[in-house]
Amino acid sequence: MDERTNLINELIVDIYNDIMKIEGEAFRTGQFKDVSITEVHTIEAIGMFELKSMSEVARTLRITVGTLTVATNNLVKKGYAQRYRSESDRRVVKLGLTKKGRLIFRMHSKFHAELVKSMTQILTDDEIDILEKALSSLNVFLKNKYFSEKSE
Amino acid sequence: MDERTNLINELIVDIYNDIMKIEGEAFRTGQFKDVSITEVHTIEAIGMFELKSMSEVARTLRITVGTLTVATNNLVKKGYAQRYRSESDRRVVKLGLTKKGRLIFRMHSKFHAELVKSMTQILTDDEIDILEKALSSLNVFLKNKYFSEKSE
DNA sequence: CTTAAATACTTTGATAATCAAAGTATATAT
DNA sequence: ATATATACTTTGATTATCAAAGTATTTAAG
Repeated sequence: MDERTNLINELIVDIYNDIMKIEGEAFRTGQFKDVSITEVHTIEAIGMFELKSMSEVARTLRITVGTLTVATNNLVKKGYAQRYRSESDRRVVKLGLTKKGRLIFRMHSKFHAELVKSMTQILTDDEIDILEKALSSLNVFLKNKYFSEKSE
Repeated sequence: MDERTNLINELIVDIYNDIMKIEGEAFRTGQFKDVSITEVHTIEAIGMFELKSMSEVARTLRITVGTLTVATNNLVKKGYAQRYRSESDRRVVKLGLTKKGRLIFRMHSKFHAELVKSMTQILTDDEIDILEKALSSLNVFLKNKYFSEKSE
């Protein structure tokens, strides 16, 4: 691994650790002390707009549906999310956010927007394209890795 | 949030989730079934070269020393790490990797090198500089955010 | 139509990672 | 010599996670 690769690698590791910690603390110390970072990510995966089924949300988060059931129980209890039965297929549970849940969603979006802005504000438009290209390429690489392992 | 910001944001979230899952499974399904991704990160933080104190490793990982004590107990039990007493200050515990621990370290480094390579191989040298600039800027932003919250 | 198989979710029991607070041993300062 | 600070460990509680078993509903097969 050459020096430059190494530097980029160290940046990624450091950024990864920092994001984990900052996200966790932002909520624990703020207005919404009762919501963990994992719960915020679940709220993010449920989304603001259409209702999503348990299976869909679990797939997005790459967790089992059983884990999501437990998480959903807590989110419902705390008043961030709601369960709905699908009319067309009564086995299916649809999830949606409450007003309080949508507030968390917006706060978290803002944090993410800040992250992106901190990177892009020092770059020109052309440079932003390059950043996007690099991230896309990483994403494709990871998807191949993930799905080839699971032979899907 | 404009469309471009949004796309970069979605890429980051998706990459983040994928890395978490892939890292976890790479070890769980491979040769070293008894080591979790958190343990791999601890091994990474201990490092290949000089010994590191408990406090140093905990600070790198942004976890409490108590949590690290528990983690270290397990790593020692499984034969990945070793505890040493500092001669100069007998309160201090130094951590180092065993042969088996260093093997994990190298495997994990390889995974990270692949990540970086997947991004950089489609970029020119100048473009890699831009990527590095963007990541550095994000890193600085996160550090400011982290340390200003803790008022250090 | 009835039954079997598949699907969508929930429940349960076990394990890992985490923190805060209390405890132990050693070092430093008064 | 004693008090305070530091470095670590232990303990008790909480959260996130999975696999496996269980429930309800739908789809397929006979």
